[in-house]
Amino acid sequence: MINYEHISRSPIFHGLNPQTVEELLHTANFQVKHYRPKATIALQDDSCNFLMMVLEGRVQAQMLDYSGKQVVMAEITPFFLIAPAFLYAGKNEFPVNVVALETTSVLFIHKADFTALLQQNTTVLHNYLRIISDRSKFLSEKIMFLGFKTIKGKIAAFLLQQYREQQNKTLNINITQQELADYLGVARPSLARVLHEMKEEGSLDIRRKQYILLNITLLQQEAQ
Amino acid sequence: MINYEHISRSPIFHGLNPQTVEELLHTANFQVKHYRPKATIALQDDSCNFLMMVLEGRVQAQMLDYSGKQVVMAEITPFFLIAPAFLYAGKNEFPVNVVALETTSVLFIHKADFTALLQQNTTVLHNYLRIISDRSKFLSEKIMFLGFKTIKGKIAAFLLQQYREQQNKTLNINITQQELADYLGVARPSLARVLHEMKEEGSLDIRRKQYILLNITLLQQEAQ
DNA sequence: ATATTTATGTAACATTTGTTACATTTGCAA
DNA sequence: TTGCAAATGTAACAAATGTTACATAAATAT
Repeated sequence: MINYEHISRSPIFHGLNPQTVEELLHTANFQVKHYRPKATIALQDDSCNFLMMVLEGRVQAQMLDYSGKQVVMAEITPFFLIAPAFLYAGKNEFPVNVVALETTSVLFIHKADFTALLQQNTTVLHNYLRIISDRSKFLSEKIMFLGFKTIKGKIAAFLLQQYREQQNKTLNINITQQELADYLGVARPSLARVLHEMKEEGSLDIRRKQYILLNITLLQQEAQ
Repeated sequence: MINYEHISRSPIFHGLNPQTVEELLHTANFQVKHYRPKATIALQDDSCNFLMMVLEGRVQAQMLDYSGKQVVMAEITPFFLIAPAFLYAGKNEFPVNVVALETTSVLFIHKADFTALLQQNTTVLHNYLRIISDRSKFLSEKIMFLGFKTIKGKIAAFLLQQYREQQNKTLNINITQQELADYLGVARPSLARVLHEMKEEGSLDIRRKQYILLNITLLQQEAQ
């Protein structure tokens, strides 16, 4: 049984009440399938013809990279879409495999039905466009960080972005150093070393997961 | 005067004949503006409320990065869209400035009108979704390359991607070493050095802009 | 054909970063 | 509290890359 209260909190249905979501889904002709842990949900081309939303459990979108290695693209939790930007991409050369990590249920809407839904409901259209546009923006930003030659530059750019968003010189960064190192594409001890250097030069102070920006001008020079 | 023959060759109108494009544009309530070289076409928030297509000339989309520096995001030539993924992004914190490089004319469609157009015409909807989805895919791939720790890994991954696309062990890469170095985020002499190493180890041969893959298995090992 | 610019090859050296290893601290659960 | 696991700090060393500089080759213009 589908709980439309819950589904209506999905980003794709943001701004719609549960009844509307129920109506929309029924005209769109959806399916719900259930999977055991480790089961394959979609293999290669299937995945590109359906909009898929996780309803329960947790799934991984995996991709074969150029060397033939499986890499995890994303882990998706309930009410988020699985690889939304793949649905309408021109060439789907990448085999995207989707597997369940836990006992999972997934909502499927066929591409043609979903297209009709987008044309029928402006809110869903806006939501979907926002989701894939934001993803694009996120990727662009990540490329900016990775583009910096030095670790110090990456850190400075990252902190200045957070500063811009949080509007506060005391930043709460709720990720571990390891995760930050992975995001910036560097080794964890290297990150720690550079953070220490930046403390010494007085551009910032760190207390646990709080990063306190002490010299914005200096950070801006370093993020070049 | 607008040449609908030309406009209909734009990716956003792919698959439509010139008459249909003319009709669609007129119901969508567009504007065309003309600019001299170096003129500002859109500043900050303006740019996020209009779909913009270059009709003549050449424009640059510039962005203020976190350190306050102007960076060129893209150069757009006739019939391509300007920053299409910004139109529907959730937060437009980035000030995107658009400037004319030459004598330029630009087509503007207001966001609300364009949304209506998307709902009215399935082809345009598919085209627009494909454009921003492909961009997402391009960015994801770039992040894969940047994610490799070593230059050799980046080169191997890049060449294997080209191999996958061209289906031929003799690849024609029509960019200079400098451009490839920039794309992979490394210094040009470093790239040349590693290319030389890869020639020596026998994984590839290079004649001008032709890259001949000699040992795919070895390349796949290196792209890990 | 010659000159001029652009692209590429290559070397020496400095710098940065990764690797490995271990100590220390913190958070959390028994 | 105590103990354990996770996160963080730190050091020595190796490896990779960037920087600078210049030589050579190719492409292009005159």
